[in-house]
Amino acid sequence: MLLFDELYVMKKRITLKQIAKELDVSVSTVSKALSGSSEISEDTTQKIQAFAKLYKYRPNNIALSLKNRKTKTIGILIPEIVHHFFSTVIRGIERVANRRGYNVIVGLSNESFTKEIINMEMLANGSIDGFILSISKETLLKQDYHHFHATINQGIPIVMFDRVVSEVACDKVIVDDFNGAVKAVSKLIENNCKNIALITTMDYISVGKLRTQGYLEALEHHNIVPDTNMILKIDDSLNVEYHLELLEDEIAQFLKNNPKIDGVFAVNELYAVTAMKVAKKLGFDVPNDIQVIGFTDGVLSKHATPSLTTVSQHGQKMGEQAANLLIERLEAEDTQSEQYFSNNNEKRDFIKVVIETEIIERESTK
Amino acid sequence: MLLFDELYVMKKRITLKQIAKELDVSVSTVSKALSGSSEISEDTTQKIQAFAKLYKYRPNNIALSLKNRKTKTIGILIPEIVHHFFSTVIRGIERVANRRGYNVIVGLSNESFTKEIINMEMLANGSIDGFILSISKETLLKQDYHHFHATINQGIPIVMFDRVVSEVACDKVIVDDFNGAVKAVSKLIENNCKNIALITTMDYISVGKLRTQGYLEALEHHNIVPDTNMILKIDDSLNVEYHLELLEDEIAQFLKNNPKIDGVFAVNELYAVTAMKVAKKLGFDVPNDIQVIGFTDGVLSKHATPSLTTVSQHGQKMGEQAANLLIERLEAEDTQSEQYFSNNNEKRDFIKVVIETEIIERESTK
DNA sequence: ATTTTTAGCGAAAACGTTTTCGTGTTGATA
DNA sequence: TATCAACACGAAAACGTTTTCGCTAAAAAT
Repeated sequence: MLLFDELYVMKKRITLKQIAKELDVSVSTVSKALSGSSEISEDTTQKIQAFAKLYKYRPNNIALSLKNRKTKTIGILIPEIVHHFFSTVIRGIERVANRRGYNVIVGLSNESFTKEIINMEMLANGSIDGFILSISKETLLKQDYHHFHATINQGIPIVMFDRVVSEVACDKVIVDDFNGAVKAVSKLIENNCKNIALITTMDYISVGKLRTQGYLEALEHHNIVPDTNMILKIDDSLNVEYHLELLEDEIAQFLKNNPKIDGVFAVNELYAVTAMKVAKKLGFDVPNDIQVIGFTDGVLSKHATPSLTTVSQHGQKMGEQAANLLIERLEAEDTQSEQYFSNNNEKRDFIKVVIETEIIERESTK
Repeated sequence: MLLFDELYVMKKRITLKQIAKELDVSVSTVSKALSGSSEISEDTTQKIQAFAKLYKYRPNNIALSLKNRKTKTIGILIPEIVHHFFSTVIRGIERVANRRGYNVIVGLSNESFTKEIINMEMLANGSIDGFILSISKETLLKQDYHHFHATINQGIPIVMFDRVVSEVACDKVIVDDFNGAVKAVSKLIENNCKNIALITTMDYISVGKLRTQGYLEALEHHNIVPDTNMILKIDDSLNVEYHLELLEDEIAQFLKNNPKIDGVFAVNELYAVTAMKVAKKLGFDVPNDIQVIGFTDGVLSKHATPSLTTVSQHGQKMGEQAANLLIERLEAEDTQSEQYFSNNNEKRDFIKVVIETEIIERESTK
């Protein structure tokens, strides 16, 4: 009998109960001694702490979560992780979360409405204290936000970033898409571009829309009348990552149809880099014949030849801000329920943090 | 009094106890009814299930975790998330984890030994059932693996991927670095390259070492004597992502010193793409003067001009395999403790899954 | 008519904590 | 000597589950 145990002893984590039993005191005494309560005598405290240290006691997180009714973990819900921007955001979230004693648990919606819901429900069952998320494309298309309302109504706060929506009452962190686009296009104009094209997405993606508006605004501000022929809307429902040729063909056709183009503003770096590639194939020189600016500062921009001038989104900073917003709200709730009748027990209003964009000048502009 | 509650009623998740109270039965009855136990009468079962559905009852995950002493969540610990390879691995892990009812919680070591340890301890306190990890550079350098042994000894299984180490008793998923390199270099040789250079990292990174060995093997196999001058070892302790010029200078110098080079094999895509860029600046044509093959099939390879021929690592597949290995071990433990004296109660041996590499041919080779 | 079975339910323990509220002992005070 | 703090500790509840074991009453069997 007990052969198995004799064969290989693995030391499971020790609990308060075991310490108590071993030292012949009560569980409460152990707990208090370990937290340094003055209730317990110097002697026993010493003894218990030494024992706990020896056996590397660490309180069980799950038990603490159950007791405190808070898990100290943040749920991140994003459409896609193999994406430079989103991973920088996660890095930012993880940084401040860890610093403030939180863990992060990530779910991927894969741009799907149902996966977004399933993931939310999976995590909202007590696993997390709050969400940081960016809305999936399908959800934006359907405009169905009931799951967000539902979790907020259950007392689980949400912070949205980048792809946000005004219908949901929560904190938001966005990049100044509009002004970023204005800056980029203005720069092209100042660099003497006369015919500036826009390569963008379909309108239901809020950020794409805003960047388009910024493009138009910049043109108008410089008294240039926009030409709809100079705007190329890519339908990215066909997953463009795997059909690169389609994208290239579309852009090639676009450039051929508009031979006067001498400047391109693209709403993401893939479109921008592809535009450069196509332009070169068509015999144009970048930046001398055509100047290009993209949005989102990722690896592609940095390592393309010529390297791409971009509007940087500061993903990491967005993540950090989002995490700070969420944690502040979570910890405000704590103190609130205690000082029930203090005068600062109303919740802070929902705020929208705007991260300024920055133009990173590289070789694709003059 | 209770002004706050009247102002805005938020519906906290309902518990078994509340249902029990409301329907005037015991908690046990509710629990059994919801799980469809035959102990409970048809009537009460109906009533309870209807009520639970109406109030959207969902069992509290934390309570379940405490009771079952398993969390159904996997801890992922990687050096860096803003990295195409690692994010594809995460995607793979998340895919199968979700399908099998698990969540993933991620920690970033940032290539630091201490952050790796802190993260492990933070999660090993009951938050997760097992780890999937890739070892940080600093840990590999120090060769200090006590924290891995410690957590395994606590009964928390580990699956390592990509950056693994033989000293630790756990399942491993690696790419066939050696043969991948052999294939790549052989391809260059078959493409008539006579002087093939290697751009690699310092030796303490296991994968770099293996790829270097593969390079040497391929040469020898074709009766070519390796020339140490043709091997460039990059010291990436200087974080090369932020000092791109340093890397370029080093490679430029290298190419100038070895003007006969007509083929380059690089152990990652950054080195490969940079080599192409530098070669072009020095007036070489890729692939006509110099052919280039990289390791790791990421965005850079796909979108570089010319696009880069690479050895694909299949990160997603690695993640999927790793998750399957871990979950199988976790669930084997379950049944094992029950059938204590069955004849299959010994643990499965630790296995090392090797993911085959694949050469993706693009424009940088002929 | 008495015993046995069975259906239907509840009490309680357990998971690992923290915290509130006793309670017994000691030494000092009245 | 009787009363009272102060001190040092333990018992128990609570967080939300599941599960084992009892228990009661009715139905079935003897």
